[in-house]
Amino acid sequence: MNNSFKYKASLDMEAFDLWQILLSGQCFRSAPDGDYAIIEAGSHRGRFSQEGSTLLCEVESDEALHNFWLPYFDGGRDYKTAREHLSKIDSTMEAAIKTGHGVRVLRQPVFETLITFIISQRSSIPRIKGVVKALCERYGEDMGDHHAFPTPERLASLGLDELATLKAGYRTPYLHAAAQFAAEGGLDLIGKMPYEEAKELVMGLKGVGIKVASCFLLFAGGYMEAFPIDVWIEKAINRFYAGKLDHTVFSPYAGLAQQYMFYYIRHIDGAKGPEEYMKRI
DNA sequence: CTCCAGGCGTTCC
DNA sequence: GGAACGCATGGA
Repeated sequence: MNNSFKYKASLDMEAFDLWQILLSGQCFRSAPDGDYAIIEAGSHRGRFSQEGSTLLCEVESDEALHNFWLPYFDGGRDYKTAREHLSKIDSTMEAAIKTGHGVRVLRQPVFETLITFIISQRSSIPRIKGVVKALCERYGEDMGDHHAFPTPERLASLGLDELATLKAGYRTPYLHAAAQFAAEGGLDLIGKMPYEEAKELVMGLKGVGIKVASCFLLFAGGYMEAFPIDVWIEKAINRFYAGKLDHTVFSPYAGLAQQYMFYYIRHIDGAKGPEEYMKRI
């Protein structure tokens, strides 16, 4: 029955901190499990921990590790070069990188990222996780020891009254509309079309504003290099940078710069590690 | 009781 | 084009 952790591997990851990644607010399908974290994405499930720079992986297969999880953790990107570029900008960015040196920009499944960030608006992380979990358990395919994220077709087939039982509140019709859009192939070109085009496309959906669109395009669309400055909407980031910098200096790592800053403003009062993640849920 | 949580759509000027 | 305002829900 429980076969999703049958394959174990240790990987040496440069500038990689599992706990910082999970605390950086990018994904809503993870939970602590002892010294490990169980992460779900798409139909996959993995159990991960870290000792020094070694990432301990327990996943369903070697194929899943290399074809799904490594891309998920943005394994192909040169973070060393990115950090060197961003560190030169100013002392604030340098401090942010020092604090959140192991943060990565995840590359999550497209449909699930759109749906979870629509749910996230004006809510809290524990509550978001609760709604997403219920969504998977009710409507996602039974994988034996967990449930996959529901398909667009499945969600699109649900009535508004049924969806409303998830207690997502006023976001319920937004979820329905996004699922229908995805089921009709509306998201098929995300990651392939230019950033501005993708942004316009997704912001045409009800309940998708600049914030949800930005998170979606960055965490699922693979638009890190093209990430423009209009997404520096986080108030605390603007506290540091609004109107004070030529934003082109962040290019081509603006998306990563935002995540460093996002982590920094949440941990500026003290370094956090696995303990903080464990006590979150 | 009020206030807030990784916002957004609508309305009004 | 920008500034108020309401909004479902649940926890502090």
